[in-house]
Amino acid sequence: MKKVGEPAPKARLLKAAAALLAESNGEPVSTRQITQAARVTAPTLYHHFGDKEGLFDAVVAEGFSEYLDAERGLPASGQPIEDLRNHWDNHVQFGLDHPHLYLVMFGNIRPERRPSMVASAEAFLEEVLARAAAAARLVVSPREAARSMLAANIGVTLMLIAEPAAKRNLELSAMTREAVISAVATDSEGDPTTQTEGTPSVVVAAIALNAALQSSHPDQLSSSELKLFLEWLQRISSRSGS
Amino acid sequence: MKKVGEPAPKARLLKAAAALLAESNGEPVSTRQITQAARVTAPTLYHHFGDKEGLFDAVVAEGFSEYLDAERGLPASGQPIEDLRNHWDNHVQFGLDHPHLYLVMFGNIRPERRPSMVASAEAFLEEVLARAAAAARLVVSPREAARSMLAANIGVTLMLIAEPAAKRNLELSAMTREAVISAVATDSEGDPTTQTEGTPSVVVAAIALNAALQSSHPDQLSSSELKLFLEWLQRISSRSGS
DNA sequence: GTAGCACCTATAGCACTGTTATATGAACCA
DNA sequence: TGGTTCATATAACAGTGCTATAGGTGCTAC
Repeated sequence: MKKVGEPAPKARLLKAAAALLAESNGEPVSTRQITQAARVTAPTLYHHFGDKEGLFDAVVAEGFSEYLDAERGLPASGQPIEDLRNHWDNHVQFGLDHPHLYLVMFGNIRPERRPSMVASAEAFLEEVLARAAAAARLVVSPREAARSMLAANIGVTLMLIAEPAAKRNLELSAMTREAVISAVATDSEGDPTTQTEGTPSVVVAAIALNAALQSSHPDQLSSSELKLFLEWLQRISSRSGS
Repeated sequence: MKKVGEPAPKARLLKAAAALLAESNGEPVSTRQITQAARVTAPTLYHHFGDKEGLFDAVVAEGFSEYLDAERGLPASGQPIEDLRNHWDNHVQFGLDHPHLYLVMFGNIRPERRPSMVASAEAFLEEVLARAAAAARLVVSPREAARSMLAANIGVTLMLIAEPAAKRNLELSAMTREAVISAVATDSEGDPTTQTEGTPSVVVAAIALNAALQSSHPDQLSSSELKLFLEWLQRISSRSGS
């Protein structure tokens, strides 16, 4: 058996590579840095992983199984649509938690490296969608739905990763999520909003808004503000300018 | 002046780099390959571009302006929603035409390298969406709509690039496109498009009015009144719930 | 002219990268 | 004991991005 007090060189290499890859902000990490951090010399790296890329693939595979475990860990709530939301959010969260890993997994697409990774994410999402289909909630095939959802999910996550953490607006995620889900599945409640024939004129828009405000008062304005607002709206609506 | 029979070394470097980058399937391209192909020695590369990355940035910038030119070249049909479809498709097509360039432009995100690129694509899309808003077709602000659309557009394009050209299913693009568009805009052709979570048409009308007011300022309100009015309008336009 | 001056390019080399041929040590089985 | 196999180390290779230095080139000023 091996010593238990210290992990084997192979594990140390994996750990060191993952750590350096996560710290070093996207810039390349050299094999020498890795082997040095793992207190190992070059040949052991090539003995175990064959290649620098082999080592990195192993790191990615590890992170990916972590991702899949997290996905599988999400409980099936019995409400398929709600499950879809959870999986979407979990995907985004994983990307934000491991940005560099995520970029390699989903952003750095070399056409032949990808399948084993993304394909299985796609397959898993397809399972979830199959349950939705079984509940008669899907309007397209689970396969198509999975591809579309995953594509949008990746796009959103990449965009969120790219912008500074402080300025991140998760509303983008929620909004796009609902967009894709509602196109792929039927939500129980339909809301047909009849909209007046859209014309670009200020007056028409003002009239439409005025009419809309009669039935539903927004809570973003206080009552006194709303009163003045409506008065101005009335004035704008009164005469044609544009 | 310079000889006209042959392009200057700087141009030759750009061309050689672009060509090699496009051929060599995503694998790294060395400066020596580039300088040799351009029949130039190393220092001229560093004189003109300072850096290998500087050269690659120049290549990307060139491709990017080509992309933006193509986007700008699309005519405004007068039907804003149809324009959105065209821009989406044009984006995807550009990605499929220049896959390696596209991966660098939108996939290979180094948080600080990105803004100048994606941000301007986002800004342009926002312009198009502003026109849709002016036609009272948007249910969210042009900015939010642009981000969501672009994110989904990128995700779809990356996914299409990643899979073998033969098996590419463009239905994925069309499907996701319609999903995002229908979540962001209302189709006026009497289509019972369901909006998410019962967004009241107040928001639609407010956004439309806001957009209309950008181009024509009514004389019924004083400038100070208008300022406050627009502020309130902005508040109404931003959705409250999730 | 020719001296000066920017600009552009080339020679030769550095430090570093990924990688490997070879050799050494350790563990197991005979 | 000796042999076989696995795991690690020494030392070096070719190739990489990059640059200190120097040599042209064309231009303007005198």
